[in-house]
Amino acid sequence: MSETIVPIYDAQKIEKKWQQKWAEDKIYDSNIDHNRQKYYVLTMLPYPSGNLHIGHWYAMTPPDAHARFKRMQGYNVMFPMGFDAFGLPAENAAIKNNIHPSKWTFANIDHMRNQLKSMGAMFDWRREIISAKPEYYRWTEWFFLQLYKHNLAYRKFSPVDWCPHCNTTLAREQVWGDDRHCERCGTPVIKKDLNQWYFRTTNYAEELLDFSEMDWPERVQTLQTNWIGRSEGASVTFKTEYGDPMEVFTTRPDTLWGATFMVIAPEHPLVAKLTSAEQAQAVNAYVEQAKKQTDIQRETADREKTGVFTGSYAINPVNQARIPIWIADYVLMGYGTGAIMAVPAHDKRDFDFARKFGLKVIVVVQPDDMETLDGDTMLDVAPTHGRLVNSDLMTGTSGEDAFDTVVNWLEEQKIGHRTITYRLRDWLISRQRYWGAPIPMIHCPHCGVVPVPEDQLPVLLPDDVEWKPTGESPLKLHPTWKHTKCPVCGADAERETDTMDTFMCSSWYHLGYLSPYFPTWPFDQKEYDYWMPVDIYTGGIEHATMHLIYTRFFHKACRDMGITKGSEPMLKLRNQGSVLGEDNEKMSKSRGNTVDPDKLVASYGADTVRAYLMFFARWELGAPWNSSGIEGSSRWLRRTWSMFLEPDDSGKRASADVLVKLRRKAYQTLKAVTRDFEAFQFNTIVSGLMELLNEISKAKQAGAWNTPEWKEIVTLYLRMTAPVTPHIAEELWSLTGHQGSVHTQPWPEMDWEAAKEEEVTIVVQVNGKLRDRITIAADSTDEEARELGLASAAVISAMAGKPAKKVIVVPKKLINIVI
RNA sequence: GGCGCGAUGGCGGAAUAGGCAGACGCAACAGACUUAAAAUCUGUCGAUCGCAAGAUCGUGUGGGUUCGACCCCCACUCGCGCUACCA
Repeated sequence: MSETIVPIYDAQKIEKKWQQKWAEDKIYDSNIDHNRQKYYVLTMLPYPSGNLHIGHWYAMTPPDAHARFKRMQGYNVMFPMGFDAFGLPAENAAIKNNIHPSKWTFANIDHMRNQLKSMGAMFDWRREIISAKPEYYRWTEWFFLQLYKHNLAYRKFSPVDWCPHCNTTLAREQVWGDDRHCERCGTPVIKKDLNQWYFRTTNYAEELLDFSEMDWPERVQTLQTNWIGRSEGASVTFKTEYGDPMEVFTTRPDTLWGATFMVIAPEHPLVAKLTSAEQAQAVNAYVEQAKKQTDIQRETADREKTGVFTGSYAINPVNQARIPIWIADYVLMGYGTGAIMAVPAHDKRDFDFARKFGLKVIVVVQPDDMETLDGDTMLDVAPTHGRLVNSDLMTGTSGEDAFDTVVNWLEEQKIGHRTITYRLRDWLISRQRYWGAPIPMIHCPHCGVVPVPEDQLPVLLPDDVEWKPTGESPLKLHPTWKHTKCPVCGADAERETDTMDTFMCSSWYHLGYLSPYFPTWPFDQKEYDYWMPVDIYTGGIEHATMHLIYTRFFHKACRDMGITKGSEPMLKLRNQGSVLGEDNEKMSKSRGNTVDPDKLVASYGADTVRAYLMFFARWELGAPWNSSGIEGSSRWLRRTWSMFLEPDDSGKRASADVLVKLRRKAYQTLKAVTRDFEAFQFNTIVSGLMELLNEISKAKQAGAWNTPEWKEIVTLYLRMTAPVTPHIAEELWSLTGHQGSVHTQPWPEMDWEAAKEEEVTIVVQVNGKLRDRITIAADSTDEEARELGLASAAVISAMAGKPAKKVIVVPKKLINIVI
C-alpha cells in the first residue's frame, strides 16, 4: 500500500479536541434570529442521581442527531439541557450518608454535566436550568400563587395515598399497579386522612382529551384518554324514605326500571342517617371493617362481594318502587357520587351482589336473539343491547334509541339530566418532604390560609434541617423556620411546611430554558414569543399519565391566566424505548446487567456509542444491549476513517460507469437519510450510511479515489454523517481539506438526476410465483415491459402453452401473468 | 375482565402506498495476509431436496379478500404495557 503516513483513528483525542473547539467557537449558542425559522428541540431533563446511565445516552443522542440535522437544514435550533434537581433520592442519600441534600445534588450535577458533555451533543449550556436553585424555584412558588389566585389551587381534608417508605403523600398518578405501589420505591401505599393542596386538573378534563392540534403517538393519546376516563351518562336523583335526595350516576339510564336496590359506599355521608336501629350494630361493624381494609390495601376485583342492609329504603323516581338501600365496599366514594342504583339483571357486580343477598332481579333489556329472560332463574347477567321490557312507558324502545329517549324523558320529568363523569382526579401536590419547593402559604389564626406576597418570594428552604424520616414534614420540625407573621394582620402565624411535588418543577422547565433565572417574570417574553411552542419533545413513555398530563394542564391553566399562549406546549412528541441488559432484563445494579457509558466512551469513543445506539434497535422500541454488536459500529467508523484517508496508489482509473453508480447511490442515500432524520428512524439512517460506505469502498477499489466525483461524495457523506457521529465527521472534514466546521454546513442539496436509475430490474411472475427477472430501461413503457416479460424463456416454460388470461404490469416493479 | 401494542433467519433488525421477504449489522463458517494471533481484506450464510442447474416450503396459528398479503379483514395462540368492583 501507500508510503504516506495515515494518522490512526484516536477517538478520545479527536472528541476532546472538537468538544473544546465547538465550545470556544460557541457554535451551539441559540439566539433569537427573526430571519431564520426557529426549531425548539426538547428532551426530558435528567434527575441528578449521580451517574449518567446508558438510558440517558439512548434518550438524548438520537434527538441530538435530529436537532443537528434540522440545524443543517437551516433552522435556528435550540436544544437546551438542565436538571430536575429536587426530589427524594437526595434526601434518602442525606439520611444514609449524612450529607446535605443540596451538597449531594449539586455535586452530582457537576459530575453529570461533564458526562453529558462527553456525548458531543449540541446542548446550549448557557440555557441550563437547575430546578433546586432559589432563582428557579422562586418561580415555581410564583406559579403556585397564580393558580391559587385563580382558584385552581385549593386545600382539602380527605383520605389520601401515603407511601410509608417515602414518608409522603402521593398524587393518584404516582400510585401504580395491582398492589397500588409507590411509583418511586415500589412500596404499597396506605390511606391517611390529611389536609392537602390540590390543583384543579379536573377543570381541564374535557380539553385534555383533545389531541387534534398535536402530533403525539397514538399510544400516549390512548393512555391519557383512558386515564382521564370520560363516561357519558345521566345523573338521576332518588329520594330516601325520609326525603333526602340521593344522586346517582349511571351510564345506562335506560335500565332505570331494573333498579331493584341501591348501594352506597361505606364512607357515604348518609350512612348514619339511613341506618335503622335494628341494623345499627351490623352497619357499624361493616363500616369499621371496610375502613380497616382500605387502610391495608384496595381489595381485588374478583373478591367475594360483601355488604350490609341499612334498614332504609329509597323510591325509584321512574316507577315509585320502594327499594332497599345497602352499604357495600364495591361502591367507591371517590367516583361518581359514592352511591349507585343497582341493576342486577344487567350489571355483573350488582348481579353477584343480588344473588348473594337474595335481592330481586328484574330483566329490563331483552336481546332479540335470545329467549325470554327470567330474573329469578337466570344464571348470569343479560347483555345490555336489545329492546326494553318491564319498563312502563319505555317498554319496546330499542337499544340505540333507548338512551336518548329515556334521558329526554328524565329531563322533562325533572328527575335526572345528561351528565359526564371523569376518572381523572385533581392533582395532589403536597409532599411531606424537605427537598422540594416550599408551598408559599401562611396559616394565620385570624385570617386563615393566606398567600405569601409575591415580593417576598422565594420562600427559601432552610439549610439546617433535621431530615430524619418521621412521617412529618422536616420543615415542621425546624425550630424557627415556620414561624412568621401574617402578611395581612401581622399576627404570629405559621408557614405551610409541606413542599411541592417535583412534577410541579418539571411542568414549566421548558419555559425556564427560554431565559434562565430571569429576574422579573418566569421567562423573557421576547424569548417566549420567538421559541415557543416546543417543536419536538422526546422522552420515556412512563410519563404518559404523569408529567405529560401535568405539563399540558399547567400550560392550559397558564394560558387562561394570561401567562402562556396557545393550547398546547409541545406540538410533537416521540418516545424512545428502553435499553435492556444483555440478559434481556431491565437494567439494574442488583441484577448486575448495567452498561456503563463512560467505559464505552473510554474504549470506543462517543461517536461509536452514538452510532450503535441509533443503529441497534428501532428507537421507539428499544432492545437488549449486545456488547459484540457495538463492534460493528466501531468497525464502520474505522472503515470510514481509512476509506477517506488512505490513498489508493494502484494506478487504476475508474470507468465512467463506476462513477455514475457511486453518485447514484450517494444521492439515493441522501434521499432516504433525509426522510429518516425527519421521521426519527435512526436505525435506517445508520444502515443507509453503511450501505453507502460499502458502495464507496467498491468504487475505491475500482479506481475512483480522488476523482472529482470522489471528492463530491466525500463532502456529501461527511455532511450526512455529521449529525450521527459529529466528532469523526468534523475531523475528517478538516483532514480532507474542507474549510470551517462540518456542522455549520448546509444540508446537501438533492440531485434527482444523479439518483435516477437508468435500468430497473422487473420481477416476472406467473400466477403470483416468481419465474424470472428482467432488466429493462427505466423509461420503458408498460407495453414494452409486458412484451419482454412474455418473451422470457422461464416464463414461457412456466406457462406450459396456456394462454395468458390477464397480465398485470406494475411500473418499474413487476409483471404478473395470470393463466 | 377492559383497552392498547407486538410476534420476520442463530441474534438485533429492514421491507416508508398491497408488488423481488430477510437490506444493514452481529454471531458463525471458509479463504487471503501473518512465524502465529489480533486487526484488516475477500467470500458463504432462512429451511428442505439436489453434485449442480434448479425445485419446493417459508414473516406466531387457522380462515378470508386480491392477479398478488409480513402489510388489509375475521377468529385464535403467545408475549408485553396500561387499567381495573369506574357504576
